[in-house]
Amino acid sequence: MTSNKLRRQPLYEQIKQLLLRRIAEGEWQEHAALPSEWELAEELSVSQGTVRKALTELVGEGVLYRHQGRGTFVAEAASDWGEARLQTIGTRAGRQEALMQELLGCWKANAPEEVSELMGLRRLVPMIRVRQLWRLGGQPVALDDAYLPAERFEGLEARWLRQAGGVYATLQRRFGVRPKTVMEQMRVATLAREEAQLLLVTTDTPALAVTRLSVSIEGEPVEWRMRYCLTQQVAYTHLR
Amino acid sequence: MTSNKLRRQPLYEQIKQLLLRRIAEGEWQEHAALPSEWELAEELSVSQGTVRKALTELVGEGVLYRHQGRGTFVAEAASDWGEARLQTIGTRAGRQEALMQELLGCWKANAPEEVSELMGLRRLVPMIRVRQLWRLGGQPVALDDAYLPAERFEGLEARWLRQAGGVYATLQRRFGVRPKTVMEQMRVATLAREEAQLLLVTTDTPALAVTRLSVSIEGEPVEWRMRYCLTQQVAYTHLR
DNA sequence: GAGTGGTCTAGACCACCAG
DNA sequence: TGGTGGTCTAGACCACTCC
Repeated sequence: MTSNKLRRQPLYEQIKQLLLRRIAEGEWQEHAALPSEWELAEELSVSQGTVRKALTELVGEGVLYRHQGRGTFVAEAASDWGEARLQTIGTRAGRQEALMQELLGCWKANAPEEVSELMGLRRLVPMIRVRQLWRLGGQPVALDDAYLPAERFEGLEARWLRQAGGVYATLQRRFGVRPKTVMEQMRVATLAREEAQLLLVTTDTPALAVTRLSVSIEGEPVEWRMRYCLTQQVAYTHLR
Repeated sequence: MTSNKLRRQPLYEQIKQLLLRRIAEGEWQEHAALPSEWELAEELSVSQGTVRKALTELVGEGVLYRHQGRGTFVAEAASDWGEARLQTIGTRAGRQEALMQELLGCWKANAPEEVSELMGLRRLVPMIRVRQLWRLGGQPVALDDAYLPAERFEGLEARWLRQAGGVYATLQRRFGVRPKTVMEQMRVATLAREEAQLLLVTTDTPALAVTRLSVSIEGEPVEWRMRYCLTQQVAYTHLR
């Protein structure tokens, strides 16, 4: 693991990248155990402490998890809700009723200018647009509209999204990318006619509009998403 | 720093607690430099690596910050907005217009039952209630209603809040407590007459209701807060 | 050049888990 | 009992900052 003499990145950073690549290539499935710290250290010709630092950071980023005495394991792919939940108002650990996902469509599109700009991409760059509807107990509660750079995620299609069960799971399993939210904006919004129809409410029903910008661990823009939530029965909840 | 033989906590954890205590007691002011890692190690009779681990965690918790080649410094007290901002919609790093703070009141009160329960306190435990109004360019944009356990924060009064410029800054400077948000719920709400009057809007104006539960680094309940935001011009923004 | 944090190594021992 | 992660040490060298 001595790599090039002119290395700019620390060793543990190179190890992180290497492990991310090998996970993305399917070398270890979700919940599979990685080799022990000592085995990895020997394989990569670095000290156990350096492997440890790399693993610790990947645990912090949600890619791995550890159990003392058992080993280090690959974490599940993130859901499209990340650390957020839809939870009954006023409860802290309230059980999550089953949130059903319905893929409305996935097609090539141009993103609105302000979206490209926010993602640091040039104007009119080709994008993939994904729309999803979320139901709680049969009733629509949320509507998603996501844009992803088409060149970076070439081949992404509806079938993959359905198989993996969401955008983030697809990005992780097919492209080895684990999205990290860097900005989330919340405001009250009124719905356009189309959105209102999909959510089965009238256009004068105020909704919670969540705008989210996500990047990869390496920092490249991954997704911009607009989500409308109906919060009469549930609240958009962040847990940490 | 050998401490008791029957130690349950790792050394670096004890060092964290010790440093937190000394910061709370005012040994180092905000932006003041701590002794170097080696000096601390010698003073506490531990290795530099152990001090380093403690410092690294405190940096991660926002208590300290480091500059390579310069030193380790005490971070500023958190604002009542934590990692949140009120920002123009659609901007990522948009400059923050001056948000003016107005303390409406600070008095002893009983918290609603569900608040005590959520904080893990017994019913009807005495609390301190703090109300604040936030203005942007003179216009009211947010209204806060916070509850804190009175026994834990005895002596907290309006004068302190005004001096420190907020609840969180007061907790840190007077009590050495740095609140950490563990739950945040967002929903659309209608305002009661009193809230609407304070925010200078009619009761049929939908507002963004943010409910936040905060604990100390040690995990004790610190604050429950309800915040109403008017999001016509700005969005409630999280940056990470 | 002196002092700081940042990286990396090698080795020791402990706490926890599984067979 | 053997293997895993968790803690702690001691020492080396590098990168950055300031004088």
